[in-house]
Amino acid sequence: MSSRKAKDALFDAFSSVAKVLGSGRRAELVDVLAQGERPVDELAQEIGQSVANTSQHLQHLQRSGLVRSRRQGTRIYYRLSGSSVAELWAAIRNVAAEHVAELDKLATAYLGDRSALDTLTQAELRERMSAGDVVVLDVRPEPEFQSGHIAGAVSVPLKDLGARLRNLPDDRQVVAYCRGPYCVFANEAVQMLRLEGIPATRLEGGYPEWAAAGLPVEAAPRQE
Amino acid sequence: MSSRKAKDALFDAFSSVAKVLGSGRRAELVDVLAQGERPVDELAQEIGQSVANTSQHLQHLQRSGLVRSRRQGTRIYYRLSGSSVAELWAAIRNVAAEHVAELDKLATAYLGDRSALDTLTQAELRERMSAGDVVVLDVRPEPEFQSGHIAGAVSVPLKDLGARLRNLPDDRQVVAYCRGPYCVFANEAVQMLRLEGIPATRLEGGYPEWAAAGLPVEAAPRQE
DNA sequence: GGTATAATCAAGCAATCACTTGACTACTTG
DNA sequence: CAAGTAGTCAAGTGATTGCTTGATTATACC
Repeated sequence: MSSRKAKDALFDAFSSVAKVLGSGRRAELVDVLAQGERPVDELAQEIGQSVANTSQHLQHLQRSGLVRSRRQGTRIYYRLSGSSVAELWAAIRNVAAEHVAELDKLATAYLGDRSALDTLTQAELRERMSAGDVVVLDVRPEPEFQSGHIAGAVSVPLKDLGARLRNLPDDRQVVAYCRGPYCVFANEAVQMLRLEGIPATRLEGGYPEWAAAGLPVEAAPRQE
Repeated sequence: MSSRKAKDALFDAFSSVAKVLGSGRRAELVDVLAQGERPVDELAQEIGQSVANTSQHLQHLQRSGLVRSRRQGTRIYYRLSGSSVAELWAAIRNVAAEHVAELDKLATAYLGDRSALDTLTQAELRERMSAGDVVVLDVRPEPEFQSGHIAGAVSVPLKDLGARLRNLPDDRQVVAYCRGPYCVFANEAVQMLRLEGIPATRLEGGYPEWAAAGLPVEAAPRQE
């Protein structure tokens, strides 16, 4: 009665979900896919891996149920299968931030010294936006902006920021945001802006956190 | 600037948290530890593994930051390092329930047909308890009851239930609970009680979910 | 129909993992 | 200090994993 075999099989099924996120590259994929759906070759470039390897990782994620795909012409677009996946990814980062010893060091090595960079909370940003005295920059790659962004934000991918510095309004403070708490783009944008003498801060968290909180978002209509 | 190496290292650190839960046996350990701290030999028995293997799994969990240990005499007690770990475990079960194809089949194979078994929500149980017309049975192993249980519940480990059937009050309905939504104990208890003609149901979820919701709990004082 | 592009598949290699067995260490009790 | 109990350590084995390379499939465009 209530065999150990059935119990083991059930818990193996649970752990298969964890196992698939037990690869840094697949975790990066989930982090990018939390911004919206993307085709394989773009995902490969984002995570700096070969297309073949990225494809296999994506199929692994799909077999485990975390992502789904759809074909459009020659491209295959992958997306997270639901919001619970993004919540799981957040729970993982949360545990790591609290209990993984060297995480702070690694985050600083990648993101720079975050204690020097003051951030705006979601509530603070909403207030400033309705007061109309900030300009909000979405510094993620453009496809991510297309599939969803903070309502009222302007798309200035980090790569283009240098070229577009002159066009920024200089009467309002700049707030940059990107993929989430461990995304570099916003940090580098703020640093670049400040070097130019433009007052800038970053939003705490990123687009997925904003959307999950039910705050106003908008998206370009998806072309079918 | 913003090297791929540093990024990979950061995401590898995140995925190390997921990786450690990517073993069914470690997942079982976390599920048991969510009930409270336990010594190694008891944990080994709960998950049906050798002490040596269990010890290695626990150390793996500890190196990854998910659990901590303390020595008391000859025994070493392990516990979860914080509530975020229990939340992560819940997030994993959540994703699996929503997106893993064969999960329902596996859960039914282990737990029995859950559609036949109506459950009480936390709110319903609270109401019934304050009305005083239910008796609440904690059917987990006794050490788990000791380290924390629903306020007002009675400890009747599943193993002892058969012997203690006669002593149950027959004027009130019985509600059983155990470790969580995928724990068999409560289901088997309900089944056994009904065969004896005693009206019984199980609580939706288990002790950790009750405690996480901030509902009233009590515990035997821990002997140091 | 032929060519180009996007993605998958298949084979292979080094590295890691889960579990076993048997020896060893740490603490308690007599 | 000897004996007993709880837990860890170390070595070994078969299985799985992450990534590479080169070939193959599916769709779009000329």
